[in-house]
Amino acid sequence: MKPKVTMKSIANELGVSVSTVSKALKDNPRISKELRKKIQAFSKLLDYQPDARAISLRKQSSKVIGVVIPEITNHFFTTVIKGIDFATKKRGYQAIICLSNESYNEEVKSINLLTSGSIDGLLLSIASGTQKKGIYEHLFDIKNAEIPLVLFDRTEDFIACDIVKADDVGGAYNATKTLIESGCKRIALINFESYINIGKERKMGYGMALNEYGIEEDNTLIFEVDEDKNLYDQIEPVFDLDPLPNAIFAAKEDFAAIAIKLALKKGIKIPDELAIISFVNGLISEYTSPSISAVVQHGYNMGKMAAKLLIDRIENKTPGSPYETKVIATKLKLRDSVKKQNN
Amino acid sequence: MKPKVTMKSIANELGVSVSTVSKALKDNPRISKELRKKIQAFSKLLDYQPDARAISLRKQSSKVIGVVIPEITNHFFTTVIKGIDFATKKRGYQAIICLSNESYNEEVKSINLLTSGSIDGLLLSIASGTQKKGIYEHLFDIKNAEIPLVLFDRTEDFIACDIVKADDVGGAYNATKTLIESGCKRIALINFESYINIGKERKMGYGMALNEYGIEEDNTLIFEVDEDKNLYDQIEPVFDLDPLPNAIFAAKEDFAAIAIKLALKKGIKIPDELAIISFVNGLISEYTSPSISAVVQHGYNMGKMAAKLLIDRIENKTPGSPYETKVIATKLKLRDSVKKQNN
DNA sequence: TATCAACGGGAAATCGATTTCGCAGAGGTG
DNA sequence: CACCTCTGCGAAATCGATTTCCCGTTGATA
Repeated sequence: MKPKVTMKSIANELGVSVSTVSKALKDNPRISKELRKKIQAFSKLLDYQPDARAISLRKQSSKVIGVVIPEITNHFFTTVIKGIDFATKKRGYQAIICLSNESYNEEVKSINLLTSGSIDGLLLSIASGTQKKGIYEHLFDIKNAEIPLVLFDRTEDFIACDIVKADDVGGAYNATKTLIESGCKRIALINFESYINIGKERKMGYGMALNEYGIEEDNTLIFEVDEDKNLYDQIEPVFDLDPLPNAIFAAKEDFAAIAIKLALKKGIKIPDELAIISFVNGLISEYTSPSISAVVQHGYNMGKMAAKLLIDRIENKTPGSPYETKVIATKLKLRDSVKKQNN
Repeated sequence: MKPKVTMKSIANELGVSVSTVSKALKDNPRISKELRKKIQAFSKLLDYQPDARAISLRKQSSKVIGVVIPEITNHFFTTVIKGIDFATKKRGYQAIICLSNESYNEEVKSINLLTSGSIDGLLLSIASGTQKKGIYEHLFDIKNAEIPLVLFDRTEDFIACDIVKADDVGGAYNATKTLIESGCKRIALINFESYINIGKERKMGYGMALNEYGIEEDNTLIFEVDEDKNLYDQIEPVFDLDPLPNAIFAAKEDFAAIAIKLALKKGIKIPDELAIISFVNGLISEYTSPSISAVVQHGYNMGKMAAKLLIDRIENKTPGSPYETKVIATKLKLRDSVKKQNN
């Protein structure tokens, strides 16, 4: 083990005190110019790197924010991370990411790791396991510890903090409306399980559009799939409906891509016999044949916004200001899986 | 600001010393059973959370490993992360992830953040910006600081550390061989730019297979694309070749998917007129039409292996053992973009 | 009764920085 | 000459834990 370069070792070798080294490295004018230069040069020579733990311990601030993500292989979340990373660095902070893997236990562990000293604030998207359990004590604990917290995408309104979410209701509403206006009335919904907040909201938007056009909601057209089980098996029943739906609104890209594969196999023509619009979280929709019309979520913007809100809180720009809920607009990207509107 | 619960505050309220609290919380028998119970109960009541910085500072160990990833929106890397996360937690460690965004500067910053005290070891995949610059001082510095380091996927052999990589040469060799044996002789290669190590190796495997079958390498068939520029524009020229190639080997999934879109638009039949095999990093290949035959890389296994090697080093299982290079096997997943072999 | 071990707990050093305060000596002023 | 003010640096407390060493009791033993 090589001896570490610390202020102490520098001080000893130069025959000065630690406090002098500290001040010199910060260019404090209370140290004479020559000594400052000398200490700085010597430190550079030894490639001195200050110990972040010590500084953070002393200053009670680390300029690091923690991010907890439910599922890292989900492309949407990775775009959010990039947005967070960008906004964070712009403000002179660094982001470190931990996973919850959709598990309540891992979420708790990741939060504990991060909040036990190393971060100034926390960005969190709630694991499905947590939403299923409905236990949120660990989040209230964060608030109790007075660590700034911002929730994004997978959020719960009753937690007192800033929130950033996609316009799930609006996106679903637009998608469904577009399907209706392209001439489809019998629209199947392939959705997440009902305990997931974004599933609830997308279903709500779907219902709103149906309502507006006087179409009755039909529960036999609504399919909730468990992502831990085989998706093909769970989506196949859509095609057993009689009569077949003439459109599908999918809450997630994979659901739509699988529906397309199944439809193609059955010789169903898309979009003529079956139109499809999906909420999109990945890169698939562009490359399927036909390509999938999709509700785009702007994860990057969501990440930027979440980081901005968090850092504002950390730096307490507006002390005591009420918590905000920001809604990131979605955009409907029309591709080949929907008939061109007849107007 | 609420006063923090620390050992000191607990000690004060209970009228004992800090060292007693510390020992009691670790169930040290030098403290009487009753007092231990009392202190433990009181600490639980106050929801005492030890400060990780202080512990890490004192013990010079944090049970945390750092991971630096070049591009978080790349699905392959996210599967590696999941493998790392899994193996790490199994051994009682936690992983924190930072991004380099393919940039040399950000790579340096992320490494500095992580190595300035908070981690016991580092897992790194080199940013393309770094490979382009060819500067590796910051990696040698890690070795100098005696922080265990393991490189994965984007690696450089001359850095003295354990290395985990995919069998890029073998995967490319197999893919090319498969194309040849399905009857294709004129095989285009759509590759990364040449300074990226995985690009070099995939090209090498491609060349080996051609060689073995006595096919001469033809540089007009080799296309290197810059991922920062428009991919469609750079891949389009493949179809200007005269005569057209009868197969494409793509080093990355997106390249293949775009080639398919272009081919379909030009009315080229896949796989009969043009066969395609791709190295795969995402979920696209399964959902295109036709689906893409692909070299699967097992990122999850790569992550598990990298984490294992790193933690072995940290815990110094085999002191002074020579550095290893582990190669993770690839698998060729045949789908519809290649003709069934005629045997 | 003197000695000693075991027991139970505390004081203090330590990890690596920051920051406040204090102090010695130089120089200026009346 | 007495007093004051800078200037330039160091001592020490602090952040929150861990860990070594030390000390006062108690009860057992010779």
